[in-house]
Amino acid sequence: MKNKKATIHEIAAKLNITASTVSRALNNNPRISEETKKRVQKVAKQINYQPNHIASALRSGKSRLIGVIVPTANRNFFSSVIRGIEDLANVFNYKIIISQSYDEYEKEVQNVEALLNARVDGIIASFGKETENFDHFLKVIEKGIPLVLFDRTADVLDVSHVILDDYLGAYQAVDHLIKSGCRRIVHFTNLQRINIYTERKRGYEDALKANGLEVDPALILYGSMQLEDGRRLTEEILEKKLDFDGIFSSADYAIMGALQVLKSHGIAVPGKVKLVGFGNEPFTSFTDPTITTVDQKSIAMGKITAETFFEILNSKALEAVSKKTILKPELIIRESSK
Amino acid sequence: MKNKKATIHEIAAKLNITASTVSRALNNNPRISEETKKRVQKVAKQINYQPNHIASALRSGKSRLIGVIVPTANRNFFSSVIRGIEDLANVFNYKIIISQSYDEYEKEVQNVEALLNARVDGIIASFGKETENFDHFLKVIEKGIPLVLFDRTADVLDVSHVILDDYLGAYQAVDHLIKSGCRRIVHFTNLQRINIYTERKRGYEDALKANGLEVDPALILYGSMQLEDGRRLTEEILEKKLDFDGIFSSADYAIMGALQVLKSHGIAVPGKVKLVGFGNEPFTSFTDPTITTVDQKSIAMGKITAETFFEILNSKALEAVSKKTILKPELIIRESSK
DNA sequence: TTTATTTATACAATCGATTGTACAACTTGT
DNA sequence: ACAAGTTGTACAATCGATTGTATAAATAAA
Repeated sequence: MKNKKATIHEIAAKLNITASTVSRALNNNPRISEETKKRVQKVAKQINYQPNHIASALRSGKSRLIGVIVPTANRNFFSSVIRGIEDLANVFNYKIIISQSYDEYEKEVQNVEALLNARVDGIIASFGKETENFDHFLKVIEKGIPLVLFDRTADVLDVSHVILDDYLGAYQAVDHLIKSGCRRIVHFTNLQRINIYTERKRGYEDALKANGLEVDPALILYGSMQLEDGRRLTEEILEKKLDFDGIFSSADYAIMGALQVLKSHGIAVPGKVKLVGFGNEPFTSFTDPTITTVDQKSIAMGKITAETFFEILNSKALEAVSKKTILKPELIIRESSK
Repeated sequence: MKNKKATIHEIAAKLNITASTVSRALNNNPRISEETKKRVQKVAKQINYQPNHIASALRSGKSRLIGVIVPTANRNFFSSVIRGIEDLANVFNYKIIISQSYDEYEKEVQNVEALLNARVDGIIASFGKETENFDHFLKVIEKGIPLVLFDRTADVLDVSHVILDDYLGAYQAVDHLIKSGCRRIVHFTNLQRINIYTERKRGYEDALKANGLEVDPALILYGSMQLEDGRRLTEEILEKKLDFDGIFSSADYAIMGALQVLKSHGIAVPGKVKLVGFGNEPFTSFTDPTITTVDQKSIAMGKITAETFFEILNSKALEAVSKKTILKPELIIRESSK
């Protein structure tokens, strides 16, 4: 196994030139003659030379690694965004390191730390639900390391980000319900005050007002937006005999819970109650009835997030130009609101 | 910004000792006195020292990075496995680099190459659908880099792997259908001959035989197992007026397509036709009727894959001990087969 | 022909941590 | 009190590539 090595010194030795020349030849530096470049490349192939990224990273200070922090990788939305990021990273010859925060603040802080230690060239992140203090990200910014946030962000941080127009998505959803005949629309929203949920709530309220309907606090219910929460909240309003003819939920899982409970109580959907969710989870088109929902453009979000990231990375000159992109959501109308 | 530095030399200078002593102190080397260790740690904290993993990786040859190759990150099964891997990697202070092959052979080869260049300490992978040549992985093995495969593997490669007992899963599924009264069971399987699908087909056939039923080739249909394939195949058998009372599909998406078509034709499920899928995709519990399916133990698979990986990593002594784990699937019985 | 100028390559330091070996200062045994 | 053994640090090479500067050779300008 003499192929243990294969460094630029190997190549240099074989050609009786120096390692620096080899390095420049491989990097297509104009200071090296075409002939030498060709000879170097030939030998490189011959001995199956593979550049050592670690050595390169140490000297050049560029690791060609992007750290990506998400609450969890096994949720459709996040894994789709990751896919979008990886797609573009690929093009630029970058690799992505995934870390999950599990929505825990401590983990998120540790992840940032770890990624910084790994000397990533930049970080792309979406906050966990507990995150209300942003010192760990401020540290990233202070170090001059490119940072781009997506979906779950904070206004107090002046950082480039890509988010969905949650307000608009909710507005359209509720407007659609009203146009379909609903007058008393229940809203499921998150307990924790995260930007995306407060925006959706605002969209809900404004759509009501714009249509001359009043906002009844009794119709706004809080939970953590899982399937179980949807079930529980729905059972609650049925027990209370609350008068309602539509539900707009901030999350698809919760609306699914509502659908299950309504069906089990023999309440017709969309006959008696119309439903709209948020997220366009894959299952929403498989239920009976299929569920109207708001698409979050996850792949596009990943793509644009990565684009924004590389723009920053490639323009250290005009630094600190934070670019905010707001994506238009798309209302996917299905049976549950017909 | 004098905090630009913060290296072991910084610490060494402040304490009037050498960098090597600092390095050993930080690594808790017994050659260093407790007192010195304490002083070093104190200064380290003071100047906010963060070890440079790159430098460490270059010198020690360990990058503390694991390369993970999956066909696509945004499929529930794979993202769950990734989550399982990340969970354990975290414990061992390792980071994972994700690469997607998009089921393309060329991409997969490139990904292996890129991960090797990034000097990962090992690779965890699941083949793409096109992969029939394994030279790229043989190269990994030859280099002595730990490799663990999961789910989609190849028998010809003598490598550690973690797979599901697809045969058993299929057998149980079909046996369950028969016990529920089915006599003519259609089987949807994949066009390409990938280990997991051929195993499932074998399980289907054996379950029929074991129950004294014959295997009718006319009942075995091929497609690429997407929703559309399920719809198409179901339309086909209905048109042919094929006599059948059950369908066992190698993938949940295809069985979902079947359910849609059957419902639209007014054929009662499970009354007239009983269905069983494979994969336990999240949506299978949300459909009407809910779908009986085989759970693939994705999180466990990720966890065990990572465990196997670290076992190999930490035992270079007794190298080349390939460990094969076969997980027992779990039949999740729901309404579609009652 | 001689002095500039360009071209191609060599030299050597460097990135930051790790690690084998050397060595000084103490301890211990006899 | 002296050889032998411990203990705690220092020294210096190293991992493999990058990069600023120096230098030799070749070409152009004077």
